[in-house]
Amino acid sequence: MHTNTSTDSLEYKKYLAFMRSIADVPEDEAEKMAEVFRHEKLDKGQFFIRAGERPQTIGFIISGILRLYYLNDKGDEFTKAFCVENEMVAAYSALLLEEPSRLFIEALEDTSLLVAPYESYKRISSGHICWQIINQKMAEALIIKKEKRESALLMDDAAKRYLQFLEDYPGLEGKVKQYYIASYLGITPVSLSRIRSKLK
Amino acid sequence: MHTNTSTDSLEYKKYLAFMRSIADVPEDEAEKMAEVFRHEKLDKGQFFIRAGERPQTIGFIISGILRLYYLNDKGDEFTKAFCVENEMVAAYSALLLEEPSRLFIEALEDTSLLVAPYESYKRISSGHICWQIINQKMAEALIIKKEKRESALLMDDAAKRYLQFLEDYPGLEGKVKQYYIASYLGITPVSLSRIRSKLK
DNA sequence: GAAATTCATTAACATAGGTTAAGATTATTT
DNA sequence: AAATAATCTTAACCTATGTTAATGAATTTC
Repeated sequence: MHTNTSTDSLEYKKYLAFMRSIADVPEDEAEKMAEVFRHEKLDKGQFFIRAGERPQTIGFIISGILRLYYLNDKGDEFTKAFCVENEMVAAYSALLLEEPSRLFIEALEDTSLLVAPYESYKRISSGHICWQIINQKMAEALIIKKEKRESALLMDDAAKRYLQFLEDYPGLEGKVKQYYIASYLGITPVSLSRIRSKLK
Repeated sequence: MHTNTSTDSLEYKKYLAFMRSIADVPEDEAEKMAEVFRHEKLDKGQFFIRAGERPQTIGFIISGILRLYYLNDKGDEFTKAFCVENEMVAAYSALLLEEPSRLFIEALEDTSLLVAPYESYKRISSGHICWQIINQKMAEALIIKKEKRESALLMDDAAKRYLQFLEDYPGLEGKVKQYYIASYLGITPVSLSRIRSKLK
C-alpha cells in the first residue's frame, strides 16, 4: 500500500523532526527528501523483507514494532534486533553488499513507516552535507549499538542479557511474545521463563 | 616512540595503497594525510590503549597483531577482535562518544603502525570527498563484519565459531595462545582444547 | 642444559541452558 | 460462554561448557 508523502504530512514531520535533532536540514533539502519517501503500512505479521530477497529500500518507523531475525537450516529463528518508532530500518548489510538478505524483517504489530528506494535516498543524501552528517551519525550510532550487543553476547549470561533487554527496549516486554525475546537473548522460551521466575 | 612519516616511507606507501584500493586519492590529499600520521612501534605486550583512558588516536597496522579485549569486574578477559596488517584500529565507540575506552588494545607481537590524532584525521578527511568515500566504505565494512560476528555469537555453538575463526583469521591459530582464541570465542581454553580434540 | 615457568591437554565433577512433556493461563474463535 | 488454540510455567532429564586439578609439553630463565 503506497501513499504519497508531502513535507506537511504528519509522518514526514516526524521524520524531519528526528533528522533535525541530528543536523540542520534546510527547507529545500527537506522537500527533496520528502519526494523519495512513501508512506506505507504493514499489518501485524507482514514482512518488510524476507530472506532471499534483494533489499532495495530503507524505512523510517513512525509507529509499531518490527523484528529482524535470521532463520538457520534447522528452522530456528534468531532475533537480531527489534525496531521501534524513530528508528531507521533496513537489511543493511545486504543493501550495502547488493546481495539477497539473510534477514527477515517482520511486523510484530501494525506498523506505519516511511519507505524510500535506497538508490533515491543515496542520490538525495549525497547532494547536501546535512544528509552526510546525518548518515555518518546514524552509522556511528549503529556501530555503537552493535558493539554493545556484541559485548553482551560475549560476556554476559542470559539473565544479565535479559535485564539489559528490559532497559534497552522499555515497554517491549509486555508487548511481544516471550518466544521473540528469548530468541533475541539466544535462549529458549523455557529458559527465559526460568530466568524470570528466579528474578521475582 | 615517534617517527615522522613522509609520503615515500614504506609504511605510508602501504597505507596509501590500501586506501587507493577503496577510492582514488589525489597526490596532494595523500601528502596532507601523510602529515598527520606518525610511525610507531609497539613491542609485544605493550598497549595501544588501556580501558579508562580517553582515546585520541586511530592507527593503521603495517605488521603485527593487536588484540582488542574487555575486562569484566571478575577479571575475566573477553577478546572482541584481533587486528592484523592493513586494518585500521581504534577504540572506536569511545572515540566517537568522547568517553574513556572500555577496551584494552594490546600487541600480541611486535607491531608496526601508523598513528594519527583522530581530530587531525577528521580535519583532513573532511576536506576531500575521497576520504569521505573511504570512511564511508570502512564504516560499512565494519558494520558488515560486526553483523557477522553478532550473528555467530547468537546462532552458532562454540565448535562452529571456532571453525569460522580459522577462516576469518587464517594463520592466527598458530601464532597466538589458545587462551586468546578461547576468549574470542566466548569459551574457556579447556573447552577450546576439547573442541579441537574432537575435530581431529 | 637444568630448573622454572607457562601453556595445552585430559579427566572428574558442577552448572547453565536445552529438550520434552505436562499442566496452567491467556487469547481467540465460534 | 464454551471450545479451541496459543502461550507461559514448571518439572525431569540431557548436553555443552565451566571449574578445578593433575599431567605433560613447550618455552624461558638462570
